[in-house]
Amino acid sequence: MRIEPAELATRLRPALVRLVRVIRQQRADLSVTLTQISALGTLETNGPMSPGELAALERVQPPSMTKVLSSLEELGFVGRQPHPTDGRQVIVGLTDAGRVFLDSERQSRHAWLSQRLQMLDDRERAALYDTVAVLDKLARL
Amino acid sequence: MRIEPAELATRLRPALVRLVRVIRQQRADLSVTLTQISALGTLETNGPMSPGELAALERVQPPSMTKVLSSLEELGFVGRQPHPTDGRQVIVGLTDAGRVFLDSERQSRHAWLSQRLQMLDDRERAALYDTVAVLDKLARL
DNA sequence: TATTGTTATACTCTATAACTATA
DNA sequence: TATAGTTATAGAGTATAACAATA
Repeated sequence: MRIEPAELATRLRPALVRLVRVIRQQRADLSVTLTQISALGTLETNGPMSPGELAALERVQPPSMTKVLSSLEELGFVGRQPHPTDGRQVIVGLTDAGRVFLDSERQSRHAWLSQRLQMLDDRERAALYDTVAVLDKLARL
Repeated sequence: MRIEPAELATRLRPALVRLVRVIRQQRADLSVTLTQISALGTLETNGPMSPGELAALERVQPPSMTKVLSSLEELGFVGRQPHPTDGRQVIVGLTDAGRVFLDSERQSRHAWLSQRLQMLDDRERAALYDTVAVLDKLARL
């Protein structure tokens, strides 16, 4: 079946908006927000990097990432090191506490989403799984 | 292939967050936001309804919808009518201007997403299309 | 007393513009 | 001059709590 981009856009956009609303609202630990968790996850996956790189990966502007990183530093979840050769740059990375937090988060707040995913059938989960890469590609194009 | 809910959650959540960031930021017409457009689209699809119903469909709390509706009324895109039998309720619906706006929006801001979708191949678009229903279900569970 | 909607308030998310320090 | 990061500022998005009107 040939899918019309315009019709797909009409259906996809509101579905994404509503689902993210629900996911953002769902927080077991009220002290840490989804935006912060997402940045921590990217640091875990990709290793230490500059704030600018992290902002690019997270699809936000650098000043937005500055704020997220300040709050994460205050929580003790990330640390900074000077860049070895470029004095303008900084390298941020997860602390041990940050790693511990991410693990615990996967057993609480994260569990909520996992539980909902368990209510889907195998076919639906497989469809979602296949689509994650497409969603990422769309955000990067 | 059996997909583990926990792993799927880990991949899906940040992908959704980042994609919605990009989509929200994309506005041809700076005067109308994605939140407003989403509410208008729901009114177009489902017809006139009470603010409470609309809030439930959009997955926001009633006070949030009150604000969205005020801004849309100021723009002239929605109108209110008293409920025929229940004096507490109000019925909100699209105006002609609201309908005209939604049409034009599909040819500007909306076009941006359609264009990105055109950069995908048929298989990827089909996967997305299949997944829209699953995303909706996840938001409603 | 319960429900619908609104007002008041506050915090998160994010951006653009301007500034500082280093290259 | 150009780049990386931060500070200043502002608006959008959303929630909870408290209130008014109607059922």
